[in-house]
Amino acid sequence: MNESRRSERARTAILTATGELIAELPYPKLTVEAIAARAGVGKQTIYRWWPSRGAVVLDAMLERDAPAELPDTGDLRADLRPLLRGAVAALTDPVADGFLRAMYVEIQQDPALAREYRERLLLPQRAAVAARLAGALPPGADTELAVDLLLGPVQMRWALGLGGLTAEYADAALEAALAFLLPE
Amino acid sequence: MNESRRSERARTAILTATGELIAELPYPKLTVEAIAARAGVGKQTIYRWWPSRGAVVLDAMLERDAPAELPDTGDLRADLRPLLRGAVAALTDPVADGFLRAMYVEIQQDPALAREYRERLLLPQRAAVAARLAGALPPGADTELAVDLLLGPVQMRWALGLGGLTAEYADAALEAALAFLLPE
Amino acid sequence: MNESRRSERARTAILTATGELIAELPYPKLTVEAIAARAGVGKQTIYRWWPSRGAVVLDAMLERDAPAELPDTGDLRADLRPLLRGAVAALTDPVADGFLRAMYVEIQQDPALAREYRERLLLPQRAAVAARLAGALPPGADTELAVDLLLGPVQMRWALGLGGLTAEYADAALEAALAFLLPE
Amino acid sequence: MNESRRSERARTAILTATGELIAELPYPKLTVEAIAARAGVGKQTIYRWWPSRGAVVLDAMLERDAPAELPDTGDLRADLRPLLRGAVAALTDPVADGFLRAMYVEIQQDPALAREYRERLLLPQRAAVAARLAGALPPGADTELAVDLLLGPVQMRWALGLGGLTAEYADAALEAALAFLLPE
DNA sequence: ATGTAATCGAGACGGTACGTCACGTCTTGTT
DNA sequence: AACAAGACGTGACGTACCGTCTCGATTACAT
Repeated sequence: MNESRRSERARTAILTATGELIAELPYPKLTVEAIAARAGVGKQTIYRWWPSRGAVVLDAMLERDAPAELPDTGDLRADLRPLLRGAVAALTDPVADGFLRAMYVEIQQDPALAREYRERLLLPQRAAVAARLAGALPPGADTELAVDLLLGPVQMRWALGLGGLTAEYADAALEAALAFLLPE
Repeated sequence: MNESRRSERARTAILTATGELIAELPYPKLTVEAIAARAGVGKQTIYRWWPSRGAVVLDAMLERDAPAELPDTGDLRADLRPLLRGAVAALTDPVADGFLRAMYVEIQQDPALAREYRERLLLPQRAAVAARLAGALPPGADTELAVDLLLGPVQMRWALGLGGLTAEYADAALEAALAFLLPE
Repeated sequence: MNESRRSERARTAILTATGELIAELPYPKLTVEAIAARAGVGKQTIYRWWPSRGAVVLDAMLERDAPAELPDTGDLRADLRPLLRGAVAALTDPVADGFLRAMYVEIQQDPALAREYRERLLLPQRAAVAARLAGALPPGADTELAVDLLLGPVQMRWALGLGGLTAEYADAALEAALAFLLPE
Repeated sequence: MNESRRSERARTAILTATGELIAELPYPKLTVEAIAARAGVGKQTIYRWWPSRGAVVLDAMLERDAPAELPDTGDLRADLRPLLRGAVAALTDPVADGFLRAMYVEIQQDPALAREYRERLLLPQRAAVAARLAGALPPGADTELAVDLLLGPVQMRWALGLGGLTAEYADAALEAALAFLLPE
């Protein structure tokens, strides 16, 4: 597919419309037709450039926030605290929450999209965390497991709708993980 | 609705058919019509007793496995190890994996169903774990957070398709959590 | 089927409800379930005694008006005028109109019911007219055709919704037919 | 609705399928789904262009036969005889009979469709007859009534399933009407 | 007068069709 | 060639009724 002729106007309108509708509608009503109508675009223009609704959502998500880097002040606790607090803040924000729930729905049903999501969004985010952890952990420690331990609790509470996603919980989860990350 | 006239035959056929189809079909093809056809039942009989496809899936899931209790041998590590190994085993089994992914899809889109799922399946399971933890943890510890720390890593790897769900990972995750659960 | 045990209460309620609903609802909404609900009767009680909705309507119709006899004053014109005027009056009355349109719908689709309708309602009515005509017509005249000529115009205008069903039209149609019925 | 994009292929297939099914099936089985299936067309394509099953049937009918004109040889009897004979022939033909009974069912239940039927099919046919009658009748005669008198008998026998629809009956009905149409 | 069997109100059941929605493909001009 | 527009074949939705089938509860007849 020759992308040189692609209309940037249409691409932007589609991703913008998707973001707006994610915030406005329950996810099952976020149809391709709704996106096309809101974007003032033909359905074919969507299907020409994306294989599925989920792929559009993923691109719309990527358009919003690039994976950030973690600071390294030497104080792991201090460096990680904003990470976890930021996570609960994002999972509490209606738009970010909407995007993430949408992605969760899609990746459970579409392995190809799951792969895309992992490689373009998830793994870079985890790599940034892992990079910061790597230096601080005892040699031989399993960095991947460390990331899981750090983020798993917050992610689980959010995914299962268990509530309690506050800054206090973020700090407590951090302390719990640090028992493993920084023994003694 | 008077349930006394309800056909046990139809109810069982519906839940059984749902379980079979979960194992056979990609989830988006698990339609109410497919369930009705497989069960030899009219669609109305499904809609009469369940408000949505997700509610049927939840009941089919509950029909399969009741929440189990945890043993208490006094050795927390020994008692928890089969729990985590069992979790990765279940998340690796095609049928249980299919059911769980289905529930994940549904609860992200239907808060009422999410509530049902939590109260009837999730919280009892967590309560069983929490009960075993309660006695072993230092006084004042946050039992809920302890459960999150224990199960979060496994759950996250599964939900995001990160792979690596082996018995070894289960054991490693347990050890990591124990750093917090059993300090020293 | 032993009719001795039949509940007269239920039978009356069904036929009454049918008449009420014919007047209240567009015919496609006159369902067996609606009749049963209005009559406070189980559906089975209807199906036990009537083979179809149309049969119920026919019985409800017969319950309302028995075929009348025609007077014979010796003056054919004077004897027939109230017949035709009565016809347009009935076809203009909402309830009678509703019943008749219902029967028209049913007999076009159900030959067995059409036969019932003819034998129990239509032919007796026509026979009454024919009896009055028989004496007045010239010998050898086709009485059946005479009845058709007399009633056909009014029936056609009504069945096809052509309008113009007034007492004046009734009289004019009578005069037109009399040109054949009473030559000279 | 912009008709320029309408698929002539689909339109033709739908009307053809309707005609075939009218001849093959009892009318209550002539469902929109059956038409769509036979025509190889989506249901929505039918609902996009017609408001109801009856409207499709009307269009299918109009596709078959345009209202013809009556000859004027100066001999009214000779000009009308083929009209009535043609009418009984049509009402005896299974396909034409099927179409007409279908229309009768529909127009009794749907006033809007009845209006369509009248204006697009019935009134033009009647106007053709009226035009031929107008010149032949005595001045001041009611042409509409004349048409009713001519066609009413045949129509009534057909609508009520009274039988006897033969060429002989057509001729006899013509003679009876002529007693009024051509006095003396 | 009393058991017993048919009828009753109620409504669940397996079905069929409804009319609608959205899918992903296609066709038709326009830019 | 990509675009906006939207018709197309397809398939599922959730609802309405169909005619049949259980369920007790209630008659009314035959013992």
